[in-house]
Amino acid sequence: MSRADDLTTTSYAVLGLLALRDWSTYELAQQMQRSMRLWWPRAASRVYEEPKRLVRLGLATRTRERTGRRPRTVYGITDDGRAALRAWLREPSGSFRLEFEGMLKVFFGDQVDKPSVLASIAAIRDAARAERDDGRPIYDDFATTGGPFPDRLHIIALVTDFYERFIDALLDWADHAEAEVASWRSTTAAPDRRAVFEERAQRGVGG
Amino acid sequence: MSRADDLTTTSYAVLGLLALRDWSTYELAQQMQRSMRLWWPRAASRVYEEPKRLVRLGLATRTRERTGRRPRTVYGITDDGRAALRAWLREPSGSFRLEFEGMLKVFFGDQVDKPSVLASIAAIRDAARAERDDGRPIYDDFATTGGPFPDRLHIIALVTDFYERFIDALLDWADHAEAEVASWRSTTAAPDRRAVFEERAQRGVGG
DNA sequence: GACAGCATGTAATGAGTTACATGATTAA
DNA sequence: TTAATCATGTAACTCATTACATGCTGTC
Repeated sequence: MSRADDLTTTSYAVLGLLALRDWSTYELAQQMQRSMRLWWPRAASRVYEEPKRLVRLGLATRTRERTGRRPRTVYGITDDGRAALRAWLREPSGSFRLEFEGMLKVFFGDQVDKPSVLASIAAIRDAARAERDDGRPIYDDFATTGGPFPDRLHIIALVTDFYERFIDALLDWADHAEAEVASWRSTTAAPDRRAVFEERAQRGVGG
Repeated sequence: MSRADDLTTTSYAVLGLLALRDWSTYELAQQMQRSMRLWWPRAASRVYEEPKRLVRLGLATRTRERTGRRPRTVYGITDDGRAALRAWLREPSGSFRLEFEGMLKVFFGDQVDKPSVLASIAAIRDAARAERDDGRPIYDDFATTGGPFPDRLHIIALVTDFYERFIDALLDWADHAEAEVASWRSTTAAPDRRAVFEERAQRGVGG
């Protein structure tokens, strides 16, 4: 059984959307962007490829239409597709992965001067704010029209609540970090911070 | 100029470590895991490849040694390498990217029953706790010995502070989400949550 | 009737992961 | 002396991104 027959998380993301309704590929790509960009970001071209595999495996159906001379493909889910999705959803997985270039630049901040580090922190704040602002029109849509899936608003509130906390954590951190770095004499000469880790080493015990 | 000559963020991550001291490839991979896994996770094999490119571009030096009959490669940084690193560090970038399979499962929670959603939330909490616990021995090392780079503790405190906030946000969210889902009659029949978005639509205005 | 933007895709290429292989070292 | 683990690396493969191509639609 070749690896190409396995489904990836992205496959399930697409399959999940298909469980809600039929979509053209373009719509799928748009909706992935709109609803999942925050915790499962994928380029549109990837979303164009994924349904082909689902069809090959009998998990999705494909309907070819045309707009004038242009082809257009609409996908739907099959019963097997629903079953596969449910099986996946029933296997809990909490795995997450953060890629944070901005933090990397802060991490190597002692290789460069204070203004540069402060600029990196400011860039992180800006990115967090931009992210939050991007969400506003969508929230507005939910609030006024209920959005495309009003029956799902309780779930959507749940996951966006996490993202709000994430953004808040970023913004709070940026404020704290800025004040901290501003107080340093230089990026290589700063107050001793060992005590911080003593405290954390205690707190870290799980249970 | 071919694309293969450009440096990726991972290249700079490795270059940043080389700025601190010389490392064998194995040590590099270990250290990437230890210090950057949280915000720039990369497989060891990738770390084995990256320095080759740096050497090709004159940013790193390579020393071949042997342990018995085994080859062993030690890398160091060049002046050009330091310059390239500094130039990169001076370009602020706040970009981040989260991949969160667990949240995806919550997002499609209405396709499955309550216990499954609660299990997904619990898995997220477990993952967050495990992450926090993994950090404890390292914090302990910082607190007692100062770690391998005691002069960098002020910076390390800064970036780990963010991660603490991130983990806390996850754990707080998990508590909230669990209570919320538990209160639902089912994953498809739940209280109206539109008011939540009205409030957020206001709050979201950046500035 | 030209231009901008929306809609629909493919191609080229690389970054990254998993799996594998095998030498050295240490503990039982 | 075997087994386990540490150390060092390569190969195969695919996920994913960027760049490109081109048709359709509305508007000025």
